[in-house]
Amino acid sequence: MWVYGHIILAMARISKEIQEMVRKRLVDTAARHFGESGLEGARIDAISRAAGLAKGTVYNYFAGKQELFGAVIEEGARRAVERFRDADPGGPVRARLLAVAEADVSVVRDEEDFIKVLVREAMGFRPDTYPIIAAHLKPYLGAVADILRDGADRGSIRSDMPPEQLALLFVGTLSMLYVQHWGSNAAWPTLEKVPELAVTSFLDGAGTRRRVEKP
Amino acid sequence: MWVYGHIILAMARISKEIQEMVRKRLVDTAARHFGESGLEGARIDAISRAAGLAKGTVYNYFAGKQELFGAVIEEGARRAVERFRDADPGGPVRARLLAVAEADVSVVRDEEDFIKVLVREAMGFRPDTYPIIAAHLKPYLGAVADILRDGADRGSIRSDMPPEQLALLFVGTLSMLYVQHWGSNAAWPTLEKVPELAVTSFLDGAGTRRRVEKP
Amino acid sequence: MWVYGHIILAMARISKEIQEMVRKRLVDTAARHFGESGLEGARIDAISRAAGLAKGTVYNYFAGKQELFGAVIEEGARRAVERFRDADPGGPVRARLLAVAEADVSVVRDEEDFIKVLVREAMGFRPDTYPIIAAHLKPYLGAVADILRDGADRGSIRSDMPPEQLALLFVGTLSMLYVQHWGSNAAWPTLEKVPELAVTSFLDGAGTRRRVEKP
Amino acid sequence: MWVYGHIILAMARISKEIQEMVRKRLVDTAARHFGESGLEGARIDAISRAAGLAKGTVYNYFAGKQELFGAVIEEGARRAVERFRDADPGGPVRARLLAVAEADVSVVRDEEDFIKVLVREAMGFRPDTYPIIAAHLKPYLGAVADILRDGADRGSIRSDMPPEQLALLFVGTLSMLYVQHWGSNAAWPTLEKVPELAVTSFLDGAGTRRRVEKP
DNA sequence: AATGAATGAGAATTCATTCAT
DNA sequence: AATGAATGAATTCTCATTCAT
Repeated sequence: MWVYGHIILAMARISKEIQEMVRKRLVDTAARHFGESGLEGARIDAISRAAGLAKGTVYNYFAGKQELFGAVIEEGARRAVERFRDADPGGPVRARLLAVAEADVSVVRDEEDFIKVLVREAMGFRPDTYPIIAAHLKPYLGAVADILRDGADRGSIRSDMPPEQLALLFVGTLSMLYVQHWGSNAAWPTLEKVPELAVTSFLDGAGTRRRVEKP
Repeated sequence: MWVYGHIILAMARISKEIQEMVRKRLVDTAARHFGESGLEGARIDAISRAAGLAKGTVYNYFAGKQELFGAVIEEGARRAVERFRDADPGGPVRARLLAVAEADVSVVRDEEDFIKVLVREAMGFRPDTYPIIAAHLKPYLGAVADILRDGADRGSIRSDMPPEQLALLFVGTLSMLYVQHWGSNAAWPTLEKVPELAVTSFLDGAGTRRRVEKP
Repeated sequence: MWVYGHIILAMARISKEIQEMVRKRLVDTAARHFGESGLEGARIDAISRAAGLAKGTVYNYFAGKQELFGAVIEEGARRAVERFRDADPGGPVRARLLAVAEADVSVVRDEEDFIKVLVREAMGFRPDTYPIIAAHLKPYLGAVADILRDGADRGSIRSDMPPEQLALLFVGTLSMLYVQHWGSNAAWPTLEKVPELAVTSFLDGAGTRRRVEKP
Repeated sequence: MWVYGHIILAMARISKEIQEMVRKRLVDTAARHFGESGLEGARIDAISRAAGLAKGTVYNYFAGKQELFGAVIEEGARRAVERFRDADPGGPVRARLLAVAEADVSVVRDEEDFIKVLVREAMGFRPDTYPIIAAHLKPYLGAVADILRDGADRGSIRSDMPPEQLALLFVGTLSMLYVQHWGSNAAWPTLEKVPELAVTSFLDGAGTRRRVEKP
């Protein structure tokens, strides 16, 4: 009886692991399809087949298309946040932002499908999905804001704007560069150049410091 | 015979004018619907009803949904480009960019639906629509690039990047701000602040010139 | 007053003539379209345009598509019957049938569109159109039956079948040959060969007279 | 594992059988509808309902209306050819043709819907469907031509025409009789009389052999 | 838990017909 | 009498979702 229970528990665990694997495979496959075709364009049937499953199986894991899409968003945000890396919490802001941008670009490289979905959805500002993304990216934005607040405290970042808004500008600049990368078929900017470009644009701007001379 | 021809001509002219009005009404209504729901989400039936017409009438003016959408893109780009205003071709770059941004924001105010469609589509980087938008915005980007080239020649704009790429950054910054405006339900940034914010971000960045001091 | 009435009468006559011309043009054009595309396939719009008229004008002449189609059937039957020619009412049946067949083929040559509509509709045995065609072809069939009755009386045509049924066989054979002509893209039989072929098949059959030898 | 595989295999086989049944039911129902209303007249919705299925199910079996129609044509030709029966390959041509005609009429009796579709389509000489039917009926025509060639060799069939063309005449005569049968609401000829009528008309013609006497 | 055939609401599109000008 | 824009019923086809096996 005791041993028997043991076996059942083990089976349950294995079963749970398999379930987790299947779920992951579904989310990964869905990310690829949503990334390429968008929410409406992607086909549940195509996703399930590509995941090596039958159509109906999707509905054993997700309540519907929307939920699967939501899972992709969530997973994408999780992976992006997970990779977030603040170089040297005590160091110069520029270096820390560069580390953040480089980590972010590395996510784009490894999980392009997920990030495409994320960016597209974020830039699509739909009343129903935008808040979801915003919620998931909140910790990410918060961490960037922390860096910028730190910089403002230390005088290297303009302090006439809340760090939260500056963080939105920085993340927005990154996203905008991804859009131009994908939209130009990787012609410009290349992913390689994105981190430097983002940080320079954000910190230095395109002007040549005349403004500083004035006061 | 002459009188008769006169009447016919008059009739034809009126008819053509009415036709043009109906077409305009359709495109305007479609812009609203596409702007709110996207290409797939919008319903031909809803658009036609909202325009006070029967479903079939849409097809007397456009070959299909795609064509109607294309007409909206085209019209949106036309209106945006039309309003483009370069303050003082000989003046400082900052003022000229501000004039451009203010004109652009005024378009967003008056033609929000159109610009929403434009920005959403541009930010959606679809292989089939992106080039269309890019084509329509080319003159716009070219004009901005001209301003920036001028600034680079006069030393107020960094010259280590082609003005075309800088123009992409400027227009991208503007778009990104619109996205955050719409996404936050106008919480931040407000449209009023967008021009100043765009120009400052683009020209000056968020850093405080330490970089300049160092070397 | 008297003169005035004269003019009005003349105008009315002219107007009626113009009307008749327009109607004829419509029926001719419709025949071409129905002959090529069938009843459902043909488009009122295409027909009206091809006739140099606006869509709505068709409805000033015919109550609808069906009626226009009916008019084509009627006109086709009229032209076919009109051309009917019985060579020599007193002569041999073979010659008379040949004359009928040659006249019929001449109609096919000159009015191919009409005859295509007629044959297609006749071979389509639709409960709603078949009787119409049958009614219109009745005089034609009657005339052929007369020839055959004559032949039966004179012993050159088998008399164990009513001449009306034999007439149906003859006309059916002709139609069948037209179908094979059109279906084979005029490969076989050519229109030139049809009359001889129809008469020979109908009168002599493909056998070699063994049957006659027996009794 | 073996037992498991067994179950799976059994399930698959049953599923395939059911699928085949459903497909057959669809094709049969479609034949009835196409036979009565033609390709354009028939409604996918009506067909699916009549087959006891939902609209969408049709599209799980056929890519569209055209394909369903094609399947009907194909199946009809298959059934007609399948029943083809050559009485006594060494016997008299008349008996052999009679056997062919009787077998053909038996198909019309049992599969009237299919044959109606086939005949209507064949007699409609549409550029797009005629070749398909011709292709499917080729073996049929070839077998008839063989009988006639044999007859020509043995002197009982006129040899001044290729047996292939004679076969077209024979099959055309049969079709023509079907058309008149259907067109007259079975008044004349009755199906019962068709075989004898077809063979007599084809072999002997309606004349009384005077022609033979002359020379 | 997996399957995939069946479902049917929903969407785009067509086109005969109407009718104000 | 001619016009052709407007109409909307009708039709095909799609695809997310269900559910019996």
